[in-house]
Amino acid sequence: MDYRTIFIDYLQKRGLRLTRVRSIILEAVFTTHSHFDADELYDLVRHKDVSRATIYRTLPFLVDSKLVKKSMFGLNKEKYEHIYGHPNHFHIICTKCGRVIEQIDKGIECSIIRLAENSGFEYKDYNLRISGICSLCNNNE
Amino acid sequence: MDYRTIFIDYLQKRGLRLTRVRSIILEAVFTTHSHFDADELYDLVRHKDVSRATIYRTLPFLVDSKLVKKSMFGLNKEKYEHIYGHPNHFHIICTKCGRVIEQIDKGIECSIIRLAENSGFEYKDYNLRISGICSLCNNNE
DNA sequence: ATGGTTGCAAAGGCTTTGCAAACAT
DNA sequence: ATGTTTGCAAAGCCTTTGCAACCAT
Repeated sequence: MDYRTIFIDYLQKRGLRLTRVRSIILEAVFTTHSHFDADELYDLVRHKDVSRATIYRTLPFLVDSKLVKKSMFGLNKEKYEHIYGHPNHFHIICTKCGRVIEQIDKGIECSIIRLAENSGFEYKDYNLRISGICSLCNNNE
Repeated sequence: MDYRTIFIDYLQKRGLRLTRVRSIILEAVFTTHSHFDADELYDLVRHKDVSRATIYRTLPFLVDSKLVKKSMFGLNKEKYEHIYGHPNHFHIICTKCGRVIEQIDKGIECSIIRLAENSGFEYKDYNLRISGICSLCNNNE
């Protein structure tokens, strides 16, 4: 299923509308291949007369519809990434240069889910961030 | 080794001083058993004439000296916890009631470290947050 | 016509910072 | 005496919100 369909469904179920502006934001989010914050997203669409306020008002809908996820690198600003069509993954971040790489590991993922359930939780999601120093930075010493 | 010693060493190496106010903050941090944000820490020490500004100025030293860690629940404010003397652990958070439980799993931890190294990173730290619904919330439906 | 949506500018919340007084060595 | 530290208030940054105009159905 297409991300547009999902978003329209999401909106309609709540009596909300797919407007020109929301479409622009949606497309921008799925065009970007990297992580972004509200301001970076704004930069992508400001030339189409989209305001910052609407960015901030739209982002929660995208998150709520599970198309986008808050990707907590928790440094300062909120960071987002589109996740629809992408398997759950985690981030390894270089604390020197800030480079972020993504990784998938089903083994770790299974352990995480099992552990949540053993702790009496109904598993929903996980966020894993690993910090380290990347090979480039380590060689440039 | 005592956390006070560590902090004093940290400060001295940088030409900084252990003042009355910094002591108060340090003790408050290690008296609290839960996670806290800057404002909650301020509430613990404000009656001893410690200002918010100094809280914000001291927290980075505590983090830098590895006594305290930013514990990204990344909801809005920065959250901290003292980690000296505690093994690395992760958090399972109930998305309904906000309850946070801590867990340790050496198996997952080893996998994480191995994975970072296989990706060419010198491993430093990890942050794992699992979201779910706790048994209490699931039974109250 | 009705009710959702938008941009703007103002307000809000958390954090940082300039400054002069106070402090530690 | 010297350089660090503090509280205060102001400023800063990111995000949210009230409002009147606008748009979709």
